Amino acid sequence: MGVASKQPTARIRKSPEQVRSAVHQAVIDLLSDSEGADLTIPAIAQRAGVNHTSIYRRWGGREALLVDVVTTRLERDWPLNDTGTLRGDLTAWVEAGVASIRTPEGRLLVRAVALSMPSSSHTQAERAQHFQRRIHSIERIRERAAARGESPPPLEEILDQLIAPLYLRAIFGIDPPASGYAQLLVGRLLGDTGAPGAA
Amino acid sequence: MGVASKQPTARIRKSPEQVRSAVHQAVIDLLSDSEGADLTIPAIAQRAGVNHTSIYRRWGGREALLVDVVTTRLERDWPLNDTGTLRGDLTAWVEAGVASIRTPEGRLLVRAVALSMPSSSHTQAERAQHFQRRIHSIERIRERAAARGESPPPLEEILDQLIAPLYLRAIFGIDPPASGYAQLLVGRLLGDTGAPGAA
DNA sequence: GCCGCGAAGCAAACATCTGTGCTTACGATG
DNA sequence: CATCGTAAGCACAGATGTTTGCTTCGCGGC
Repeated sequence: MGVASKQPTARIRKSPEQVRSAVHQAVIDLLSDSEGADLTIPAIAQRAGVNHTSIYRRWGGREALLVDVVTTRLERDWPLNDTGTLRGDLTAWVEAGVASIRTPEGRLLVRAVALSMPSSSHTQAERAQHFQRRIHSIERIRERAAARGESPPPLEEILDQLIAPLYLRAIFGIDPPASGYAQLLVGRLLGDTGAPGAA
Repeated sequence: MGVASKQPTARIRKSPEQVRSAVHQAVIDLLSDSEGADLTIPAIAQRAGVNHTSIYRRWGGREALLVDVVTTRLERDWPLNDTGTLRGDLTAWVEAGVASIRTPEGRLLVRAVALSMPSSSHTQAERAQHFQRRIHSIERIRERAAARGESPPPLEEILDQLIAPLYLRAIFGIDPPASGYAQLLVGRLLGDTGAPGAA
Protein backbone atom coordinates (compact mmCIF):
# COMPACT_ATOMS: atom_id res chain seq x y z
CA MET A 1 0.00 0.00 0.00
CA GLY A 2 1.78 3.29 0.69
CA VAL A 3 3.18 5.21 -2.21
CA ALA A 4 2.09 3.34 -5.30
CA SER A 5 -1.21 2.20 -3.92
CA LYS A 6 -3.11 3.32 -7.00
CA GLN A 7 -0.97 2.62 -10.01
CA PRO A 8 -2.53 4.13 -13.09
CA THR A 9 -1.69 0.69 -14.42
CA ALA A 10 0.23 0.48 -17.65
CA ARG A 11 -3.02 -0.60 -19.19
CA ILE A 12 -3.42 1.19 -22.43
CA ARG A 13 -6.60 1.73 -24.26
CA LYS A 14 -6.86 0.43 -27.79
CA SER A 15 -8.00 2.70 -30.53
CA PRO A 16 -11.24 1.87 -32.33
CA GLU A 17 -9.30 0.60 -35.30
CA GLN A 18 -7.14 -1.58 -33.10
CA VAL A 19 -10.23 -3.02 -31.51
CA ARG A 20 -11.80 -3.79 -34.84
CA SER A 21 -8.67 -5.46 -36.08
CA ALA A 22 -8.04 -7.43 -32.91
CA VAL A 23 -11.61 -8.66 -32.75
CA HIS A 24 -11.63 -9.76 -36.34
CA GLN A 25 -8.42 -11.66 -35.86
CA ALA A 26 -9.75 -13.22 -32.69
CA VAL A 27 -12.78 -14.52 -34.51
CA ILE A 28 -10.56 -16.07 -37.15
CA ASP A 29 -8.33 -17.61 -34.52
CA LEU A 30 -11.17 -19.11 -32.54
CA LEU A 31 -12.72 -20.37 -35.71
CA SER A 32 -9.53 -22.23 -36.57
CA ASP A 33 -8.63 -23.40 -33.09
CA SER A 34 -11.74 -25.00 -31.76
CA GLU A 35 -13.43 -25.74 -35.04
CA GLY A 36 -15.81 -22.92 -34.37
CA ALA A 37 -17.08 -24.33 -31.12
CA ASP A 38 -17.54 -21.90 -28.26
CA LEU A 39 -17.54 -18.84 -30.42
CA THR A 40 -18.98 -16.55 -27.80
CA ILE A 41 -18.57 -12.84 -27.33
CA PRO A 42 -16.74 -13.19 -24.02
CA ALA A 43 -14.35 -15.69 -25.54
CA ILE A 44 -13.71 -13.49 -28.53
CA ALA A 45 -13.22 -10.47 -26.33
CA GLN A 46 -10.71 -12.21 -24.14
CA ARG A 47 -8.80 -13.52 -27.11
CA ALA A 48 -8.71 -10.09 -28.66
CA GLY A 49 -7.66 -8.50 -25.41
CA VAL A 50 -10.57 -6.12 -25.38
CA ASN A 51 -13.48 -5.73 -23.08
CA HIS A 52 -16.55 -7.63 -24.15
CA THR A 53 -18.72 -4.60 -23.77
CA SER A 54 -16.80 -2.98 -26.56
CA ILE A 55 -17.95 -5.74 -28.84
CA TYR A 56 -21.54 -5.64 -27.69
CA ARG A 57 -21.69 -1.92 -28.17
CA ARG A 58 -20.05 -1.81 -31.53
CA TRP A 59 -21.55 -4.85 -33.20
CA GLY A 60 -24.58 -5.55 -31.08
CA GLY A 61 -24.29 -9.32 -31.11
CA ARG A 62 -22.50 -12.38 -32.33
CA GLU A 63 -24.42 -12.63 -35.52
CA ALA A 64 -23.67 -9.16 -36.83
CA LEU A 65 -20.05 -9.60 -35.89
CA LEU A 66 -19.78 -12.85 -37.78
CA VAL A 67 -21.38 -11.40 -40.85
CA ASP A 68 -18.95 -8.52 -40.71
CA VAL A 69 -15.89 -10.72 -40.39
CA VAL A 70 -17.02 -13.21 -42.98
CA THR A 71 -17.97 -10.59 -45.50
CA THR A 72 -14.71 -8.73 -45.07
CA ARG A 73 -12.51 -11.78 -45.29
CA LEU A 74 -14.35 -13.53 -48.03
CA GLU A 75 -14.37 -10.51 -50.27
CA ARG A 76 -10.69 -10.08 -49.71
CA ASP A 77 -9.70 -13.71 -50.27
CA TRP A 78 -12.26 -14.60 -52.86
CA PRO A 79 -12.22 -11.69 -55.27
CA LEU A 80 -13.65 -11.19 -58.69
CA ASN A 81 -11.12 -10.71 -61.47
CA ASP A 82 -11.50 -9.74 -65.06
CA THR A 83 -9.65 -12.10 -67.34
CA GLY A 84 -11.28 -11.25 -70.61
CA THR A 85 -13.35 -14.36 -71.16
CA LEU A 86 -16.29 -15.90 -69.40
CA ARG A 87 -14.43 -19.11 -68.90
CA GLY A 88 -11.46 -17.27 -67.54
CA ASP A 89 -13.52 -15.22 -65.16
CA LEU A 90 -15.39 -18.19 -63.80
CA THR A 91 -12.31 -20.33 -63.54
CA ALA A 92 -10.44 -17.65 -61.68
CA TRP A 93 -13.36 -17.17 -59.35
CA VAL A 94 -13.70 -20.87 -58.63
CA GLU A 95 -9.97 -21.25 -58.18
CA ALA A 96 -9.95 -18.51 -55.62
CA GLY A 97 -12.78 -20.30 -53.89
CA VAL A 98 -10.98 -23.62 -53.96
CA ALA A 99 -7.84 -22.09 -52.56
CA SER A 100 -9.89 -20.40 -49.91
CA ILE A 101 -11.68 -23.50 -48.72
CA ARG A 102 -8.49 -25.50 -48.64
CA THR A 103 -7.49 -23.61 -45.55
CA PRO A 104 -9.24 -24.42 -42.28
CA GLU A 105 -9.81 -20.72 -41.94
CA GLY A 106 -11.61 -20.45 -45.24
CA ARG A 107 -13.74 -23.50 -44.58
CA LEU A 108 -14.86 -22.24 -41.23
CA LEU A 109 -15.54 -18.86 -42.72
CA VAL A 110 -17.93 -20.29 -45.24
CA ARG A 111 -19.44 -22.49 -42.63
CA ALA A 112 -19.90 -19.52 -40.41
CA VAL A 113 -22.12 -17.96 -43.03
CA ALA A 114 -24.37 -20.94 -42.96
CA LEU A 115 -24.23 -21.16 -39.23
CA SER A 116 -25.07 -17.60 -38.50
CA MET A 117 -27.66 -18.56 -35.99
CA PRO A 118 -28.74 -19.37 -33.37
CA SER A 119 -31.20 -17.18 -31.55
CA SER A 120 -32.63 -14.67 -33.93
CA SER A 121 -35.31 -14.73 -36.55
CA HIS A 122 -33.94 -12.12 -38.92
CA THR A 123 -31.01 -14.34 -39.62
CA GLN A 124 -32.53 -15.04 -42.96
CA ALA A 125 -32.07 -11.44 -43.96
CA GLU A 126 -28.46 -11.26 -42.97
CA ARG A 127 -27.61 -14.55 -44.52
CA ALA A 128 -29.25 -13.28 -47.65
CA GLN A 129 -27.12 -10.19 -47.34
CA HIS A 130 -23.94 -12.15 -47.67
CA PHE A 131 -25.33 -14.38 -50.33
CA GLN A 132 -26.53 -11.43 -52.31
CA ARG A 133 -23.00 -10.19 -52.63
CA ARG A 134 -21.86 -13.53 -54.00
CA ILE A 135 -24.73 -13.55 -56.42
CA HIS A 136 -23.94 -10.01 -57.37
CA SER A 137 -20.35 -10.96 -58.17
CA ILE A 138 -21.61 -13.68 -60.45
CA GLU A 139 -24.06 -11.36 -62.09
CA ARG A 140 -21.28 -8.97 -62.92
CA ILE A 141 -19.32 -11.73 -64.55
CA ARG A 142 -22.36 -12.64 -66.60
CA GLU A 143 -22.98 -9.06 -67.62
CA ARG A 144 -19.44 -8.59 -68.81
CA ALA A 145 -19.66 -11.80 -70.75
CA ALA A 146 -22.93 -10.75 -72.32
CA ALA A 147 -21.41 -7.39 -73.23
CA ARG A 148 -18.66 -9.23 -75.05
CA GLY A 149 -21.19 -11.16 -77.03
CA GLU A 150 -20.82 -14.41 -75.13
CA SER A 151 -23.95 -16.08 -73.82
CA PRO A 152 -23.43 -16.97 -70.19
CA PRO A 153 -25.38 -19.82 -68.59
CA PRO A 154 -28.31 -18.87 -66.38
CA LEU A 155 -27.68 -18.07 -62.78
CA GLU A 156 -29.38 -21.22 -61.60
CA GLU A 157 -26.86 -23.38 -63.39
CA ILE A 158 -23.96 -21.46 -61.96
CA LEU A 159 -25.53 -21.85 -58.56
CA ASP A 160 -25.92 -25.59 -58.91
CA GLN A 161 -22.68 -26.39 -60.65
CA LEU A 162 -20.16 -23.98 -59.23
CA ILE A 163 -21.32 -22.45 -56.00
CA ALA A 164 -23.04 -25.50 -54.60
CA PRO A 165 -20.08 -27.88 -54.86
CA LEU A 166 -17.76 -25.35 -53.31
CA TYR A 167 -20.04 -24.51 -50.45
CA LEU A 168 -20.92 -28.10 -49.75
CA ARG A 169 -17.29 -29.06 -49.54
CA ALA A 170 -16.51 -26.11 -47.36
CA ILE A 171 -19.34 -26.82 -44.99
CA PHE A 172 -18.74 -30.52 -44.65
CA GLY A 173 -14.98 -30.33 -44.81
CA ILE A 174 -14.63 -32.41 -47.95
CA ASP A 175 -11.42 -31.66 -49.79
CA PRO A 176 -11.73 -30.88 -53.48
CA PRO A 177 -9.83 -33.08 -55.95
CA ALA A 178 -6.14 -32.36 -55.92
CA SER A 179 -5.86 -30.55 -59.21
CA GLY A 180 -7.88 -29.20 -62.05
CA TYR A 181 -11.04 -28.96 -60.02
CA ALA A 182 -11.84 -25.45 -61.14
CA GLN A 183 -11.37 -26.39 -64.78
CA LEU A 184 -13.49 -29.46 -64.25
CA LEU A 185 -16.41 -27.58 -62.77
CA VAL A 186 -16.29 -24.74 -65.25
CA GLY A 187 -15.86 -27.16 -68.11
CA ARG A 188 -18.96 -29.04 -67.06
CA LEU A 189 -20.93 -25.86 -66.73
CA LEU A 190 -19.92 -24.53 -70.14
CA GLY A 191 -20.77 -27.77 -71.83
CA ASP A 192 -17.39 -29.34 -72.45
CA THR A 193 -17.69 -33.00 -73.25
CA GLY A 194 -15.04 -35.59 -72.42
CA ALA A 195 -11.77 -34.05 -73.57
CA PRO A 196 -12.09 -30.56 -75.08
CA GLY A 197 -9.14 -29.66 -77.19
CA ALA A 198 -5.88 -30.57 -75.59
CA ALA A 199 -3.44 -27.72 -75.07
CA MET B 1 -56.21 -27.30 4.27
CA GLY B 2 -58.72 -30.00 5.16
CA VAL B 3 -59.08 -33.22 3.32
CA ALA B 4 -57.55 -32.66 -0.06
CA SER B 5 -54.68 -30.53 1.11
CA LYS B 6 -52.11 -32.51 -0.77
CA GLN B 7 -53.60 -33.65 -4.03
CA PRO B 8 -51.36 -36.22 -5.65
CA THR B 9 -52.07 -34.05 -8.64
CA ALA B 10 -53.37 -35.72 -11.74
CA ARG B 11 -49.94 -35.22 -13.18
CA ILE B 12 -48.96 -38.33 -14.97
CA ARG B 13 -45.51 -39.40 -15.77
CA LYS B 14 -44.66 -40.03 -19.39
CA SER B 15 -43.05 -43.26 -20.38
CA PRO B 16 -39.58 -43.15 -21.90
CA GLU B 17 -41.01 -43.79 -25.32
CA GLN B 18 -43.55 -41.02 -24.91
CA VAL B 19 -40.79 -38.66 -23.91
CA ARG B 20 -38.71 -39.57 -26.91
CA SER B 21 -41.60 -39.08 -29.25
CA ALA B 22 -42.77 -35.82 -27.70
CA VAL B 23 -39.29 -34.35 -27.73
CA HIS B 24 -38.70 -35.27 -31.32
CA GLN B 25 -41.96 -33.70 -32.36
CA ALA B 26 -41.19 -30.61 -30.33
CA VAL B 27 -37.90 -30.15 -32.12
CA ILE B 28 -39.66 -30.39 -35.46
CA ASP B 29 -42.31 -27.94 -34.38
CA LEU B 30 -39.85 -25.38 -33.10
CA LEU B 31 -37.78 -25.79 -36.22
CA SER B 32 -40.79 -24.93 -38.35
CA ASP B 33 -42.22 -22.22 -36.18
CA SER B 34 -39.39 -19.90 -35.47
CA GLU B 35 -37.16 -20.76 -38.37
CA GLY B 36 -34.93 -22.61 -36.00
CA ALA B 37 -34.19 -19.62 -33.86
CA ASP B 38 -34.24 -20.17 -30.13
CA LEU B 39 -33.90 -23.91 -30.36
CA THR B 40 -32.92 -24.37 -26.75
CA ILE B 41 -33.35 -27.30 -24.44
CA PRO B 42 -35.72 -25.47 -22.10
CA ALA B 43 -37.85 -24.38 -25.04
CA ILE B 44 -37.97 -27.86 -26.47
CA ALA B 45 -38.79 -29.34 -23.10
CA GLN B 46 -41.65 -26.96 -22.51
CA ARG B 47 -43.05 -27.57 -25.95
CA ALA B 48 -42.85 -31.31 -25.47
CA GLY B 49 -44.41 -31.08 -22.06
CA VAL B 50 -41.53 -32.83 -20.39
CA ASN B 51 -39.06 -31.69 -17.83
CA HIS B 52 -35.89 -30.30 -19.31
CA THR B 53 -33.76 -32.45 -17.08
CA SER B 54 -35.14 -35.48 -18.83
CA ILE B 55 -33.67 -34.21 -22.05
CA TYR B 56 -30.33 -33.35 -20.56
CA ARG B 57 -30.04 -36.74 -18.94
CA ARG B 58 -31.10 -38.73 -21.93
CA TRP B 59 -29.37 -36.89 -24.75
CA GLY B 60 -26.74 -34.93 -22.94
CA GLY B 61 -27.05 -31.78 -24.99
CA ARG B 62 -28.63 -29.99 -27.87
CA GLU B 63 -26.25 -31.29 -30.43
CA ALA B 64 -26.75 -34.97 -29.80
CA LEU B 65 -30.48 -34.43 -29.73
CA LEU B 66 -30.45 -32.67 -33.05
CA VAL B 67 -28.37 -35.34 -34.67
CA ASP B 68 -30.80 -37.93 -33.39
CA VAL B 69 -33.85 -36.13 -34.67
CA VAL B 70 -32.34 -35.25 -37.99
CA THR B 71 -31.02 -38.71 -38.66
CA THR B 72 -34.33 -40.31 -37.79
CA ARG B 73 -36.46 -37.95 -39.82
CA LEU B 74 -34.23 -37.70 -42.82
CA GLU B 75 -33.95 -41.42 -43.20
CA ARG B 76 -37.68 -41.72 -42.98
CA ASP B 77 -38.56 -38.87 -45.38
CA TRP B 78 -35.66 -39.25 -47.72
CA PRO B 79 -35.46 -42.95 -48.35
CA LEU B 80 -33.67 -45.02 -50.88
CA ASN B 81 -35.90 -46.89 -53.29
CA ASP B 82 -35.14 -49.50 -55.88
CA THR B 83 -36.67 -48.62 -59.21
CA GLY B 84 -34.70 -50.92 -61.42
CA THR B 85 -32.48 -48.43 -63.18
CA LEU B 86 -29.72 -46.14 -62.10
CA ARG B 87 -31.54 -43.17 -63.50
CA GLY B 88 -34.69 -44.17 -61.74
CA ASP B 89 -33.00 -44.70 -58.43
CA LEU B 90 -31.20 -41.38 -58.54
CA THR B 91 -34.24 -39.51 -59.76
CA ALA B 92 -36.38 -40.96 -57.02
CA TRP B 93 -33.78 -40.13 -54.45
CA VAL B 94 -33.41 -36.56 -55.65
CA GLU B 95 -37.15 -36.14 -55.89
CA ALA B 96 -37.56 -37.24 -52.32
CA GLY B 97 -34.90 -34.73 -51.40
CA VAL B 98 -36.57 -31.95 -53.32
CA ALA B 99 -39.91 -32.70 -51.73
CA SER B 100 -38.23 -32.78 -48.38
CA ILE B 101 -36.52 -29.43 -48.68
CA ARG B 102 -39.63 -27.77 -50.01
CA THR B 103 -41.08 -27.92 -46.54
CA PRO B 104 -39.71 -25.54 -43.94
CA GLU B 105 -39.30 -28.56 -41.75
CA GLY B 106 -37.09 -30.36 -44.22
CA ARG B 107 -34.99 -27.30 -44.92
CA LEU B 108 -34.33 -26.66 -41.30
CA LEU B 109 -33.58 -30.29 -40.76
CA VAL B 110 -30.88 -30.28 -43.37
CA ARG B 111 -29.63 -26.98 -42.16
CA ALA B 112 -29.47 -28.32 -38.67
CA VAL B 113 -27.06 -30.98 -39.80
CA ALA B 114 -24.74 -28.44 -41.25
CA LEU B 115 -25.11 -26.10 -38.36
CA SER B 116 -24.74 -28.58 -35.59
CA MET B 117 -22.76 -26.30 -33.39
CA PRO B 118 -22.21 -24.49 -31.11
CA SER B 119 -20.13 -25.56 -28.15
CA SER B 120 -18.46 -28.87 -28.79
CA SER B 121 -15.39 -29.94 -30.66
CA HIS B 122 -16.41 -33.43 -31.72
CA THR B 123 -19.04 -31.93 -33.93
CA GLN B 124 -17.02 -32.94 -36.92
CA ALA B 125 -17.43 -36.58 -36.03
CA GLU B 126 -21.17 -36.39 -35.61
CA ARG B 127 -21.67 -34.42 -38.74
CA ALA B 128 -19.61 -37.01 -40.53
CA GLN B 129 -21.81 -39.64 -38.98
CA HIS B 130 -24.87 -38.26 -40.66
CA PHE B 131 -23.08 -37.65 -43.89
CA GLN B 132 -21.71 -41.14 -43.96
CA ARG B 133 -25.22 -42.50 -44.05
CA ARG B 134 -26.09 -40.35 -47.02
CA ILE B 135 -22.94 -41.44 -48.77
CA HIS B 136 -23.71 -44.99 -47.92
CA SER B 137 -27.14 -44.70 -49.50
CA ILE B 138 -25.55 -43.44 -52.67
CA GLU B 139 -22.98 -46.18 -52.65
CA ARG B 140 -25.71 -48.77 -52.50
CA ILE B 141 -27.38 -47.23 -55.50
CA ARG B 142 -24.11 -47.37 -57.37
CA GLU B 143 -23.48 -50.96 -56.38
CA ARG B 144 -26.87 -52.08 -57.58
CA ALA B 145 -26.35 -50.26 -60.84
CA ALA B 146 -22.94 -51.84 -61.28
CA ALA B 147 -24.44 -55.25 -60.54
CA ARG B 148 -26.91 -54.66 -63.37
CA GLY B 149 -24.09 -53.87 -65.73
CA GLU B 150 -24.60 -50.12 -65.73
CA SER B 151 -21.60 -47.92 -65.10
CA PRO B 152 -22.53 -45.36 -62.48
CA PRO B 153 -20.71 -42.05 -62.32
CA PRO B 154 -18.07 -41.66 -59.61
CA LEU B 155 -19.15 -40.60 -56.18
CA GLU B 156 -17.50 -37.23 -56.54
CA GLU B 157 -19.73 -36.33 -59.44
CA ILE B 158 -22.84 -37.38 -57.60
CA LEU B 159 -21.66 -35.31 -54.70
CA ASP B 160 -21.12 -32.23 -56.83
CA GLN B 161 -24.10 -32.50 -59.08
CA LEU B 162 -26.85 -33.96 -56.95
CA ILE B 163 -26.12 -33.65 -53.28
CA ALA B 164 -24.47 -30.25 -53.40
CA PRO B 165 -27.31 -28.40 -55.16
CA LEU B 166 -29.87 -29.90 -52.83
CA TYR B 167 -27.97 -29.12 -49.70
CA LEU B 168 -27.08 -25.64 -50.80
CA ARG B 169 -30.68 -24.82 -51.51
CA ALA B 170 -31.79 -26.32 -48.25
CA ILE B 171 -29.23 -24.44 -46.25
CA PHE B 172 -29.74 -21.07 -47.85
CA GLY B 173 -33.45 -21.42 -48.35
CA ILE B 174 -33.38 -21.19 -52.12
CA ASP B 175 -36.37 -22.86 -53.71
CA PRO B 176 -35.67 -25.38 -56.44
CA PRO B 177 -37.20 -24.75 -59.88
CA ALA B 178 -40.90 -25.48 -59.90
CA SER B 179 -40.83 -28.71 -61.85
CA GLY B 180 -38.56 -31.23 -63.38
CA TYR B 181 -35.66 -30.33 -61.16
CA ALA B 182 -34.84 -33.91 -60.30
CA GLN B 183 -34.86 -34.90 -63.94
CA LEU B 184 -32.72 -31.92 -64.77
CA LEU B 185 -30.05 -32.71 -62.23
CA VAL B 186 -29.97 -36.40 -62.94
CA GLY B 187 -30.00 -35.77 -66.67
CA ARG B 188 -26.98 -33.51 -66.35
CA LEU B 189 -25.17 -36.03 -64.25
CA LEU B 190 -25.82 -38.90 -66.63
CA GLY B 191 -24.70 -36.93 -69.62
CA ASP B 192 -27.96 -35.96 -71.29
CA THR B 193 -27.50 -33.19 -73.79
CA GLY B 194 -30.18 -30.65 -74.66
CA ALA B 195 -33.38 -32.64 -75.11
CA PRO B 196 -33.06 -36.40 -74.67
CA GLY B 197 -35.91 -38.27 -76.22
CA ALA B 198 -39.26 -36.71 -75.60
CA ALA B 199 -41.84 -38.93 -73.95
C1' DG C 1 -47.68 -59.73 -4.01
C1' DC C 2 -43.14 -57.77 -2.69
C1' DC C 3 -38.67 -55.83 -4.29
C1' DG C 4 -35.58 -53.25 -6.91
C1' DC C 5 -33.83 -51.10 -11.07
C1' DG C 6 -34.35 -47.45 -14.50
C1' DA C 7 -36.08 -43.20 -15.76
C1' DA C 8 -39.02 -38.99 -15.17
C1' DG C 9 -40.12 -35.06 -12.39
C1' DC C 10 -38.96 -31.38 -9.11
C1' DA C 11 -36.23 -27.75 -7.00
C1' DA C 12 -32.29 -25.37 -6.19
C1' DA C 13 -27.54 -24.30 -7.12
C1' DC C 14 -24.15 -23.01 -10.78
C1' DA C 15 -22.08 -21.12 -14.52
C1' DT C 16 -22.37 -18.12 -18.41
C1' DC C 17 -23.85 -15.02 -21.57
C1' DT C 18 -26.04 -10.48 -22.25
C1' DG C 19 -26.89 -5.81 -21.28
C1' DT C 20 -26.47 -1.06 -18.69
C1' DG C 21 -24.68 3.10 -16.14
C1' DC C 22 -20.74 5.36 -15.24
C1' DT C 23 -15.89 6.66 -15.57
C1' DT C 24 -11.89 7.79 -18.19
C1' DA C 25 -8.65 8.04 -21.90
C1' DC C 26 -7.58 9.47 -26.66
C1' DG C 27 -7.90 12.65 -30.53
C1' DA C 28 -9.74 16.44 -32.97
C1' DT C 29 -11.05 21.37 -32.85
C1' DG C 30 -11.02 26.11 -31.65
C1' DC D 1 -3.29 24.92 -24.71
C1' DA D 2 -8.15 24.25 -23.18
C1' DT D 3 -12.46 21.91 -24.47
C1' DC D 4 -15.57 18.58 -26.26
C1' DG D 5 -17.15 14.31 -28.41
C1' DT D 6 -16.50 9.55 -29.19
C1' DA D 7 -15.57 5.15 -27.77
C1' DA D 8 -13.05 1.87 -24.61
C1' DG D 9 -12.82 -0.02 -20.00
C1' DC D 10 -14.85 -1.35 -15.50
C1' DA D 11 -18.26 -3.11 -12.19
C1' DC D 12 -22.43 -4.85 -11.51
C1' DA D 13 -27.17 -6.39 -12.41
C1' DG D 14 -30.36 -9.37 -15.04
C1' DA D 15 -31.69 -13.24 -17.64
C1' DT D 16 -30.96 -17.84 -19.45
C1' DG D 17 -29.06 -22.13 -20.08
C1' DT D 18 -26.85 -26.11 -17.68
C1' DT D 19 -26.11 -29.35 -14.05
C1' DT D 20 -26.86 -31.98 -9.73
C1' DG D 21 -29.21 -34.38 -5.63
C1' DC D 22 -33.18 -36.27 -4.33
C1' DT D 23 -37.94 -38.10 -4.71
C1' DT D 24 -41.43 -40.79 -6.96
C1' DC D 25 -43.61 -43.51 -10.28
C1' DG D 26 -43.83 -47.56 -13.58
C1' DC D 27 -42.51 -52.03 -14.76
C1' DG D 28 -40.22 -56.49 -14.70
C1' DG D 29 -38.32 -60.31 -11.89
C1' DC D 30 -38.36 -63.13 -7.81
